[in-house]
Amino acid sequence: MANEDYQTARGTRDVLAPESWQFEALRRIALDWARRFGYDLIETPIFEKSPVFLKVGESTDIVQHESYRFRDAGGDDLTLRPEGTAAVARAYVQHGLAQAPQPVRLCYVGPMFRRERPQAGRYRQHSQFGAEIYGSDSPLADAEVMLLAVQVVDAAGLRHPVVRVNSIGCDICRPRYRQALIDYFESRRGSLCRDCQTRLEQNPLRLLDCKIDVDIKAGAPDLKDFWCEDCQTHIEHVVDAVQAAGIEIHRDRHLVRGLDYYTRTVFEVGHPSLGDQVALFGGGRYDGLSGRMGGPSAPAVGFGMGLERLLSALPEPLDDGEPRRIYVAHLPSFEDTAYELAMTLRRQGLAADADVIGRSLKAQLKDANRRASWVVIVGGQEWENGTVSVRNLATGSQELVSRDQLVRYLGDQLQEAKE
RNA sequence: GUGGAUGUAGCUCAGUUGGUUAGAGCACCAGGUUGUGGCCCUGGGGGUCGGGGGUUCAAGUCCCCUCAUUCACCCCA
Repeated sequence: MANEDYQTARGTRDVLAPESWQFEALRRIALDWARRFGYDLIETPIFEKSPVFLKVGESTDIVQHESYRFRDAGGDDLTLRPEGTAAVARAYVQHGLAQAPQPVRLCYVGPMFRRERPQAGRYRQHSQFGAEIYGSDSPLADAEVMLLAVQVVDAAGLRHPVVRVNSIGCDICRPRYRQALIDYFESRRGSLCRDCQTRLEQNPLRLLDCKIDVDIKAGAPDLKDFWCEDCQTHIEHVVDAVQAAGIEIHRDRHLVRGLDYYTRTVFEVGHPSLGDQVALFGGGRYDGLSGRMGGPSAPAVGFGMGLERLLSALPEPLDDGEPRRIYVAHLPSFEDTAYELAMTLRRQGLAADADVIGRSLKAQLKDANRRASWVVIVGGQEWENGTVSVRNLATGSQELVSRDQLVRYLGDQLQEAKE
């Protein structure tokens, strides 16, 4: 092993080809679908002033214990973004997007940072794709972002994602429920697991997704009985709209989420290949978040999706988009000619390689065999006669092609290979 | 933050009860006659056996510490 000082930092990694290209393909799939749904791409900084994230997650582990927070040389208190929603909310306010034609649809993709113990599907730096829709309190907006997320997962090749959804109520009904929950668990405090004892203090709603105290939580008051009328009809319409699009969606009364800016709708999608407890994407409604950022209080709903997780959950590796390559090999003393021909082919839109380490023809062909589909051999008598040899590496057949017909010939070959 | 497992060439791994210059397969490079790949043959390069300390005449093999990786919990994408 090399010197430890020169290894990637814990929880981070290099992504080499072909995975790097698969990743790029996945980003493109996500962004293409987002655009088709009418979402504009927004790029926010990798780091923000710490309050941007602190404001929205006072009781969440993500911002409390897992953020990369630092002071720069000038003394500014900064944080590497742990998630996308807060930064987008900040941008919405900062750029007066409340004045733009509503609703405002935004999507983003990029790295997020959380200082957790790494494990399967969990990195300290991971990529997230996300989308947010501002300015609509309609259930159709909730459904729309879910449909987009499901569509991306499906387009990547993962069939039949199952959406789980719940409503954690609004400012009116949630406090009542929260109190009922505290009362219930308080009386059973002694039999709760240690984690749940702290949850009771910090974030009682999270008691619901404990995996240990299953029996106790089964008897807990049901949020459903506390929803106000608006919350009740809202969640029903969300479910209807998603189902109407032919997507499978289930109500899960124990689903709550870690970020504490959510209101009403929360949803999550896992996948068997990742294990039950790992989410592929998750999100919800966060009306009023922009208000807490000092701007007009707008209704909004969105999701975040883990790209590494999605990629690793795919049953088939994603097409990495590698084009058919052409290797321009040369006979002795025709090195420059080959080099120039390769450049000409590239200008014609073809993917072409030429030897740059002085290999013998034999070695060039061997090299071509692992990186290209066709070899063009230049030099010798053929070149003097205005022709080159073109060899199909898959079939082994080779023929003489006139130099001025070469681009067309290769174009036809590529076309044929595609069919 | 808690608990378990693992660390030998680029990759996947052997390495016998501690015993001479640490191995294999794959990958890589070069040859197998002058201008042709995939198969085969020959040769070659590449390892401070994660790091440090200890026990021993002798440690990749035993002990301790440390670092890293990995899995689970917590939490989350």
